[in-house]
Amino acid sequence: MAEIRSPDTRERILDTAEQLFMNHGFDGTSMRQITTGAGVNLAAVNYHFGTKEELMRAMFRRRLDGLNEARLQALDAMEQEAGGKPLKPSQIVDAFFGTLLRMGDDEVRGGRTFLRLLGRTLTDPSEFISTFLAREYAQVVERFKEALFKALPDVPKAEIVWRFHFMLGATSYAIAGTDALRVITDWQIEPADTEDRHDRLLERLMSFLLGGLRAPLPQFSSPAPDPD
Amino acid sequence: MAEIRSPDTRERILDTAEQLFMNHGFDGTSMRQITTGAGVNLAAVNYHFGTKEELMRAMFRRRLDGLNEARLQALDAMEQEAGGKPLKPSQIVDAFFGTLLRMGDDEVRGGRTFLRLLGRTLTDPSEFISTFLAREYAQVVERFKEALFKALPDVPKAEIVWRFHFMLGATSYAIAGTDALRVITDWQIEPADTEDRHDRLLERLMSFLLGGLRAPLPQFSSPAPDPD
DNA sequence: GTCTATATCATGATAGAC
DNA sequence: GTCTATCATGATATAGAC
Repeated sequence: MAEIRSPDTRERILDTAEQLFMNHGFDGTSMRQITTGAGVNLAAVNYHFGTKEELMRAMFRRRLDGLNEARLQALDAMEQEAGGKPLKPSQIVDAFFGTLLRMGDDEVRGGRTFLRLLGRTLTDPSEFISTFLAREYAQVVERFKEALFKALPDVPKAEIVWRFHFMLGATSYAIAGTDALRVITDWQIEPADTEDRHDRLLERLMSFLLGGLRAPLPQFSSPAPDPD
Repeated sequence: MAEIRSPDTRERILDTAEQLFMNHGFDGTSMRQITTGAGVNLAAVNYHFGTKEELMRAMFRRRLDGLNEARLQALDAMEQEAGGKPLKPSQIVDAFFGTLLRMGDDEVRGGRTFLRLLGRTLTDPSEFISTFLAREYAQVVERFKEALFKALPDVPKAEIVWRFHFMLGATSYAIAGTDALRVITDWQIEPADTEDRHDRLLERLMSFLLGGLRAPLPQFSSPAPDPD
């Protein structure tokens, strides 16, 4: 109660770390950058989190917990309403990827910064990062895979898993990139207002993902034991 | 001629760097790891390449030059054969992404290692890396964008650029991941022989990409009647 | 609870003998 | 071309004063 709360130095550290990790990656960011950026003492990170890796985990959990909960709630609500009948693929994709992208508009839950950070982190080489993310995501992904299996009974499960994988890639890239990776862009695109660009990303990405998810099955050239 | 060629210590360095950068990223790899891994002296990197960044650029150029040349040749050949008529989207996608994936089978040109490295590097946060890649890719991407514009005259150019972006993301992720990111996978997938898995990736990814590329255009603002 | 000060070590790079 | 030796810097982490 009468506990003397630090003037949220903990929160300030998390915010600054989020920014810096997004811009320079985990290995490319030093604790000195973080602490001076946050205006706190160098020792503060170790005091509050123990280690740099722990800081990183805490930073992700702060955002991911809410996100994944929201995803599951969206899925639950839809399944309840459908009452046993399989959902439409578009519903499932929206519950997973749409919920993520809409989080980019919610500044208080991380906004664009966290979106881009997440996109980049998903291909981060560090061992502990991929293990961490795999753990955090495990149950959620399992639920969504099952929903897709039901929604697309004619598509082999292996194919669905692959396509989930592809969807995740397209999405990570879309949210990570924009200005950082201008490989593609010299925007042949109308000089639209910047806010608008993000708005429309959701719809553009969704139609792409759904097109890919429901594409005709690949024809394997050699021995193709096609089930069903 | 009678030049005393070093016993390809240069090449050994490049090979080892490729491996290490793939596994630990650029910032996560030290010159000491590289040189001891290659069995050469610590000073060798600076002697042959000047700096760590230059090493990285040389390493990428070694593979990317050939890849992009092969892509352009494939496109040229197709356009020549078509004689003015627009190509099929599947041809263009195959010339760009298929050529990349098939490079994974060619051990002498980098094989899987380089594929995974490239996939990961495309989302690398370092400033100099993204600028470098953007430069390397500029002309190639321009050519392929133009080809797609011609092949899909009914699709707005902005949409095509976005979808190219999405395709690149799905591909990067597909080639980067596999064992590193096991977020999705607990392979619900048949315990297929590992070689086979890679073979089929090409066809699976292609059908996904084409499905996305040719998906119905997104409906903005209106409550979109979605096709089942 | 927070900060100063420091311990300990790894980093990228270079100079100069061979 | 290759080596040894070394530099200056910056890294994470901790001990102990306030």
